[in-house]
Amino acid sequence: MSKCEQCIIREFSSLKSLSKEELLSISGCKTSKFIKKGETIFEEGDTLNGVYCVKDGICKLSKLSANGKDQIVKLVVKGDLLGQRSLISDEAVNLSAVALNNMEVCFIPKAEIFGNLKNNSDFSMDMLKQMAHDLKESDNVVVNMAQKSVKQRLAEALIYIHNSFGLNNQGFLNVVLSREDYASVVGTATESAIRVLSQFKKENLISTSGKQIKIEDLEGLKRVE
Amino acid sequence: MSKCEQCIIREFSSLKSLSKEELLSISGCKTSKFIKKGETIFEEGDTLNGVYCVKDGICKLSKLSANGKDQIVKLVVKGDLLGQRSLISDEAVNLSAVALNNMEVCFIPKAEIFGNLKNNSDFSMDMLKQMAHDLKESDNVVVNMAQKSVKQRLAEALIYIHNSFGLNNQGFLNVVLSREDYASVVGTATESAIRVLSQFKKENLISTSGKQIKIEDLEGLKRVE
DNA sequence: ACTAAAACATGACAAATATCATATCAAAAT
DNA sequence: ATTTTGATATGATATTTGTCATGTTTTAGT
Repeated sequence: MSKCEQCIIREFSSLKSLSKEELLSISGCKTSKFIKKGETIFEEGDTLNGVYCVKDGICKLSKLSANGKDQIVKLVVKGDLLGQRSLISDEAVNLSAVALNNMEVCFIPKAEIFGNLKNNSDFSMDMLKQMAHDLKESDNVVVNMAQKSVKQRLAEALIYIHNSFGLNNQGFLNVVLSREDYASVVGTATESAIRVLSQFKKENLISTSGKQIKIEDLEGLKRVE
Repeated sequence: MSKCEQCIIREFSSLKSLSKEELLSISGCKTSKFIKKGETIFEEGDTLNGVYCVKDGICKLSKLSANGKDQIVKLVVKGDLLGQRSLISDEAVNLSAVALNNMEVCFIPKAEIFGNLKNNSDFSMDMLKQMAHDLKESDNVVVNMAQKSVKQRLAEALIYIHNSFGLNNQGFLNVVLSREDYASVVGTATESAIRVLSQFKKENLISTSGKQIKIEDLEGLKRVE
C-alpha cells in the first residue's frame, strides 16, 4: 500500500505512462488518505494544489445550482483522478467531491503533475485522452438531459451504474445511492425520482431491499420511454 | 490568407504555441476551404483525419437524440478548432458541425497534430487547457439543463450569445439563429422557444426584426425566473 | 411580381413534472 | 426499548412543457 510503483491502481489510471522513477519521485503519494462515507474531499470554489488518485471507494462530483439543488455530474471510482481539470485550467475547482462510501485516495502534488506533463509526452497524451473521454461523456449527458424524460434518464442511470460499477454478491447494484442522490443524478425532484423507482418496481424492472436496488429486467429498462 | 504563419487566427487558437517552422510544415493548411451557410462540415459518426481551424464564420455542434431532435451542444467561432476531441480519442466524431453562416476553415492533418503533441509540450498543454475549459463549460451546461426552466435557459442563451459573439452595427446579436435552433440550444420544443421569445418581447426584454434579436434589457434577462 | 415553401406565431389541449401535504418506515440516538 | 430524526412513499394539486391544429408572415425560387 505504500509505494506508487506497487499500487495496483497504477495500471488503470492516467498515471500508467509514468515510469518507475517518475512514480518514485511522487513523494506525496507515499501516504494514502482515508475518507469516510459522506465526507467532502473538496468543495466548489476550493483551490487545489494537486490531484487525488482514487485507490478505493466511490465519490460523487456535484455542483450546486442557483435554485439550491445539487446536480451530480459524475461518479468517480477506483483508478480515476480527481481535480485534474481544475489543476490544468489553473482555476478554482468547479465541482464538489463527496465520498459515497469509505474511500482511500492518495494525493499527488501539482508540481509532480506539471513536471510530468512537460517531460513525458505519453503522460500528456493519456491526460488528454482522459479529458477527451470525459468531454464526450459530458456532451452526451447534456443531450440526454435536454431531450429525454425523467423516466428514461433514471432508467439509463440505473443501467449506467449497473454496467460501470457492477453488482455485489447478492446481485444488488454496487453503488448505493439515496433517492435524493438519484434525483440529483437525473436532475429531477426527489419525489419524482421516488415515484419513477416505485413504478419500475411495479413493472418488475427492478426490485429493492432498503436502499439497495437490483435490476431484474435490464432489457426492459432499456426499452423505457 | 495563404500561409499559416501569417494567419491572424493563429494567435487566438490552440495553435499559438506552434513555432514558425512547425506551422510551415502543416502543408494541408495552405489552402483554406469555404463553407456555405447551412452546409455540413462533418457529421456524427464520420471519421476525421485531421482538425479544422475556423478562420471565419460560426458553426453549431449538435447531436441527434433518440427522439429525432437535434441538440446543439456548442457554438464555434473564429480561432476555435473542430474535431480535436475525436482525433485525440481516436474515434468517430460525436457531434455534427453545420455552418450557421458562410465560413472559412483550414484543414490540419492528423499527423501534424500528433507530431506536435509528441514534440511540443507547450502545444500539448494548450490543447489540454482548451479541453479542460470545454469540459467545465459542458459540465455547467449539464447543471443548467437539469435544474433550470426553459425560460431561464433561453434567457441565458441570449446573454451568452450577446457576451460571446457581440452585436452588429445596429445593435442586433451577431449570431442569428432560427427559432428551431434556439429550441435546439435550450433543449425544448420549437413552439415553446417561440412562445418564450414572444413573452420576452412583451416584457420588453428583447426586440426583434425578422430573425434578428436585440437585447433591450440585459439586467432584466438576468433576473428571469 | 408571383407562387411555393419554409419559418414564425398562437390557441387549445394533453402530458410530464414540481410542489405541498401527510403518512409510513428505517436508522440512529438517548 | 423508546424516542427522534431522516428517508421513503404516495395522494392531491399546480405549473411547466409538449403536441397538434391552424393561420400568418417571411423567404426563396421561378
